[in-house]
Amino acid sequence: MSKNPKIDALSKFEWTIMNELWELENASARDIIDALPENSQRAYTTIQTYLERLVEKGYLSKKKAGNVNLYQTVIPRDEIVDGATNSFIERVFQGSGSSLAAYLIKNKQLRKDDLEQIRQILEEGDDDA
Amino acid sequence: MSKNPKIDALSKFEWTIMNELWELENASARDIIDALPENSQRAYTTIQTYLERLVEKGYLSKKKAGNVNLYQTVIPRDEIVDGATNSFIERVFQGSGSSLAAYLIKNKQLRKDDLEQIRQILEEGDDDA
DNA sequence: ATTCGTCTCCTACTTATGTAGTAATTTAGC
DNA sequence: GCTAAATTACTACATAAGTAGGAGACGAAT
Repeated sequence: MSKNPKIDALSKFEWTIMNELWELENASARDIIDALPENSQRAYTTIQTYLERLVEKGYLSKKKAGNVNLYQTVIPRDEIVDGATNSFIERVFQGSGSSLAAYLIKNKQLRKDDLEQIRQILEEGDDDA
Repeated sequence: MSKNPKIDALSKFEWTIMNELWELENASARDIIDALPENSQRAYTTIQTYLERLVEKGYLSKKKAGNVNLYQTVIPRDEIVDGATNSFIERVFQGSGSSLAAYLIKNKQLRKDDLEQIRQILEEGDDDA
């Protein structure tokens, strides 16, 4: 049932944690810490707090394995990415996805090789989409 | 000098306000309220609070015109959009702009005609980028 | 001049986010 | 069996974000 969390509601550092969880699947606080890059390190208990809060919010499930708590994502990453992206587009590009795309292409985000990559996706997806 | 605000730090409703300001240029609290859509209405003083906080943060300047405060954006929208987009890509698409682009293309955001539009941009920008 | 509406300024309260300490518990070594 | 390291559970505190009320000033209408 997982109290239907408001999609998009992840904060910056929550994203950091969640990204690890989606990667690791079923990890302990220690696992998370070990996986986090230097600049994302926090006190052990800080990580625990995030984990617990994410459980409360319905993003993670928790189960005990011996004495250790293991956490696991409840919602597929795609779904969260989708919500976050929609919300972002809404705010920043007044709801226009193509506007974002145009921005990406025109501004420094995409380089020559990226364009090539995207063109390839276009080539493939275009005919049967 | 405007105390160099952390780019990207705008919250959801701050975006709503700022979007109006970029549109209106130099507006009063009343102007903002009148411009906001139904579902973004708040108490008059709530809007005022947002405006004042945005001034503190260095996003807006304020000047009195008679008895009324007029607010004006300090930073061009493009710049803020840029910071927000970078930060978003960092979090959600692990820093890969092309990954976002691919997502946009593959998932519901872009339809056939959008693709055409983007392809045109690609055609043009490709050779001299 | 008194009143009404509007606006500013200041204050306040709630929930969320960021961050972490402490006490108690567990377990792995000696 | 006792100690050290790791972990959990609980508590705490600061700042940000969200939302708004009240007091007082000011200008317009009467």
